[in-house]
Amino acid sequence: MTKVVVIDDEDAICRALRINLTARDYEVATAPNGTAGLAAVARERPDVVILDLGLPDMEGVDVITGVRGWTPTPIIVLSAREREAVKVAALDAGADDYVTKPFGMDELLARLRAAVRRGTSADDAPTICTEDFSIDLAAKRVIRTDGSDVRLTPTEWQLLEVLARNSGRLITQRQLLHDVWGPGYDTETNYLRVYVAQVRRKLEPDPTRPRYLLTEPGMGYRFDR
Amino acid sequence: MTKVVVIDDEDAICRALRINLTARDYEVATAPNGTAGLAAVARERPDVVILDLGLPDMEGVDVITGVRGWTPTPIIVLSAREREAVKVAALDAGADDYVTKPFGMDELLARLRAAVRRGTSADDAPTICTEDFSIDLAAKRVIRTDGSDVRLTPTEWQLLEVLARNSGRLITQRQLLHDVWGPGYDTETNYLRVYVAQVRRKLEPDPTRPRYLLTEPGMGYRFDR
DNA sequence: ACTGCGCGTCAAGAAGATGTCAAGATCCCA
DNA sequence: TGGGATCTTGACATCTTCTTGACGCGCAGT
Repeated sequence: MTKVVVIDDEDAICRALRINLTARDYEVATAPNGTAGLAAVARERPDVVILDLGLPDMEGVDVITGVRGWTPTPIIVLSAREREAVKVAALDAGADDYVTKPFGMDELLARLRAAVRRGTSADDAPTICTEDFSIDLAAKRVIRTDGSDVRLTPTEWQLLEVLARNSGRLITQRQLLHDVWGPGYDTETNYLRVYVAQVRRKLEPDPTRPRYLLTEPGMGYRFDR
Repeated sequence: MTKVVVIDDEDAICRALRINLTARDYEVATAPNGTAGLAAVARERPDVVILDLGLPDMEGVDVITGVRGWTPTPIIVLSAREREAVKVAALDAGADDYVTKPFGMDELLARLRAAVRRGTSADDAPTICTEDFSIDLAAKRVIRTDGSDVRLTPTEWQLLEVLARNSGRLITQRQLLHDVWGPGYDTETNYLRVYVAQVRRKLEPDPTRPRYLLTEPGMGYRFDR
């Protein structure tokens, strides 16, 4: 299901969006200010962000850069301001679209669909196969070659997904922590050690001698099929 | 250089866009109708398309689907019509953005930049190949021509990366020490001796007679493929 | 030949990173 | 409100990498 985070301090708009989006089978989370918004994006990992400028606690542009520093998730900016300079600033900061209030709900929804389409179309390599198991990224499942399927906790899955999507490439610990746990966990390398071990125990034929989830000491990890 | 195809039957707009875009170092091609537009897109392979609805020969939506059936190139729709249904139809047909005339040139340019930015989610994957091995800078990996891959420690890798990125150029010891070990190590040339030797042992066919990591006595080192 | 210098080589201890385990804390669903 | 699953946290053993000093070699100047 497509997930949307709405960052807006006007309760009326939040509610209107929630109702409309939920009715169309989106999953919605709202946040009333920039701080909560950034936290919500980190927590929810939405497919798209709808951001009202003119929040009580932060500049809109700072929210945009805050999200962009972290993920390419599409951002649609809502604003009452018509001033061109504001639009330009928002778009150049990394926003994907800019809709002026008052807006038509149908148009917003269409722009939302366009943003989501772009965001997801780019990179789907749905299944990654190895000798011992195959990873179905779309279904979020791992199936061993003998047919049994592997039970992964959400965190374990995310970790595996990041590594598998970048199959062959070295991913630094920083980046893994960033992508799996979110910003602010950049140095908690012990999480990585614990979870890499858990995933290995579930996937590797011989967990003590990893064949797929390789450690590159001092640098990071690499998924090699 | 970024290439734009403008499909518009109004000569004034074509000219205005051509002037503004050319001045900003875009390469511009224009087409006065849908048929010529589709041909131009196929021929020019632009990074982004600007499409006016209300062309003389085709429905705007058909132009969009005509492009989309073929390439994910971003499409920005220009239109005088405010009707929401038209916007929705265009966006759902695959357009990426919709700008209503009259539009501000700065805003259009900002939206253009946003579209191009998304389109070219550039991942530079420079790989440097030699007869004996190839260095994949993106994956942080060195693979010997026989297929086996080379295990490098973080410091070894950094050293090799600096030299390989400046392939052919002489890098002074100072600079290497600075780039790999950081400021404050500018005179620890013994580190260099140790690590260059280690990398040679792992990469050179005959480590005693270096062919790739060359010493320039009294100056520094050079990577020569 | 001697000496000083820069470079290559080696190996051992120090420093740091990783693997492993298990016990609390927390979350989520019935 | 429980109970099970999941996530955090800390301690410790093990392994890798980094640092360091000693030594040999070749070359240029004396």
